Amino acid sequence: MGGSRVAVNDLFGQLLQVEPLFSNKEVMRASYTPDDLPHRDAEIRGLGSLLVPALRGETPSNVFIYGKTGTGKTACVKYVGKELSTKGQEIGKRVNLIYINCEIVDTQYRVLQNIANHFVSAENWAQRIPFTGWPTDEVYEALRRYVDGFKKADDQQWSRDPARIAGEVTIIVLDEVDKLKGDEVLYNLTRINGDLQYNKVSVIGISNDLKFTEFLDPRVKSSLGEESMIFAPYDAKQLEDILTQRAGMALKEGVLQDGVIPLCAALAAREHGDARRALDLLRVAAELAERDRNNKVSDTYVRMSQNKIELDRISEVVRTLPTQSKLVLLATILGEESNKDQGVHTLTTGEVFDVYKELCKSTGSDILTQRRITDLISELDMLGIFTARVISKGRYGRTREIQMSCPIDSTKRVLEEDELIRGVVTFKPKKQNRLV
DNA sequence: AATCCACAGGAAGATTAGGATA
DNA sequence: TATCCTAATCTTCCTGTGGATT
Repeated sequence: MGGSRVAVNDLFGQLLQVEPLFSNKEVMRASYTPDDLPHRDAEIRGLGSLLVPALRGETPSNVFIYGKTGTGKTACVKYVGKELSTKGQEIGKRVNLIYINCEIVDTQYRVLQNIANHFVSAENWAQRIPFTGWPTDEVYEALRRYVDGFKKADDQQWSRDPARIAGEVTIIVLDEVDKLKGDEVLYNLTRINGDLQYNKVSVIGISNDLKFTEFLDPRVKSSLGEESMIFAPYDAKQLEDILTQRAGMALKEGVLQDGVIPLCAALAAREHGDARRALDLLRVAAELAERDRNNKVSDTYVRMSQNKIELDRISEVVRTLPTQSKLVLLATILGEESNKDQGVHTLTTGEVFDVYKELCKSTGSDILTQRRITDLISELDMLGIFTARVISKGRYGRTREIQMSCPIDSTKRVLEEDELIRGVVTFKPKKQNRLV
């Protein structure tokens, strides 16, 4: 990079000399589940009391858990699940807890396959169900047998596993259920108890979309929602406690300046009380300070952290935009720049469309209709890349007023990564002589 | 009060892409 | 491999509308 050829002696030696501020960074990541979840006692107790029947060999109700991102849903479920399994071992009741994130495993087949393979031990891994190839009902059948305590011998015969005592309970956690394609799996899983001889299954569904249940098959809705829990967002005070707890474990003593934690908490509380956001904010702030070889994390770093996180988010969104949307975005940027010369900072749909058409011509892409562009503009608005609000200019019609809401230079740089776009980032739109 | 601009945005149908299935 | 299905994308055609202007 760059033109300078100054030799760097012992690059990593130098970098290693930077005094780290972290003692254990993992603790500050969202994937970490602490042993103690502040301000979730009520939820933990509630969930616990819903699941205790498992230890008595009875079937717990299915539970549906709703709450915004970063409200501790997953952490609570994992925590309670862990406790449940430990207690189960103590008293000789086996409880299988199977966690599945439906954002990753999102089809009926793969969910069933995943659950079933939980019962396949490492030594006869060859028995596992392949990720493709079997008819779905056969996977379901295998799953049913496994859950019910059967095992498959090398000769493909099913027999009861003597190690599995009848009456064990399998709890299936489906995180982000709303991401699931189709609701057949839910129907099958909530109904599976009818097909079981010895054991029981209960399902916990987690979602951050409360409206999700509205679109479900009524039968699924009633069986999944036997019990439901709502996780309220954390307030600023609670976020502070969470941050203090984690910072104590993750950071070296005395690296945080007073007021840093309250600031992170306040900023995250403003964004619907997302604990993940608060942790990211603090972690990135500390990383930035560390990189600066500064041994104190101050408010300034929190502000920088906030900018960095937002910028990373925007870059990621822009990078993964479909080409047509990128063209619309570039048209908006170029249009806005050209308008700025004339002292106008906003654009109308029509203006964006005009520039867009020119861009299409010079890149050789298809020109979509204005109706379609209208929708693409709404999408970009929802992604927070720019704001588009409907205004009326009276005699001169009704349109949307569009204004960029993210840094133009860095956005352009991300757009340049696209081969097709690269050639036209410096494109100069024809001056519009519109009435103002 | 009536007009009319420059679109918004709904409905429905066509086209396309990806993925499963025979 | 052909073909079928589905969801996403895009088009066509459309009605609706806030408020400056007449």
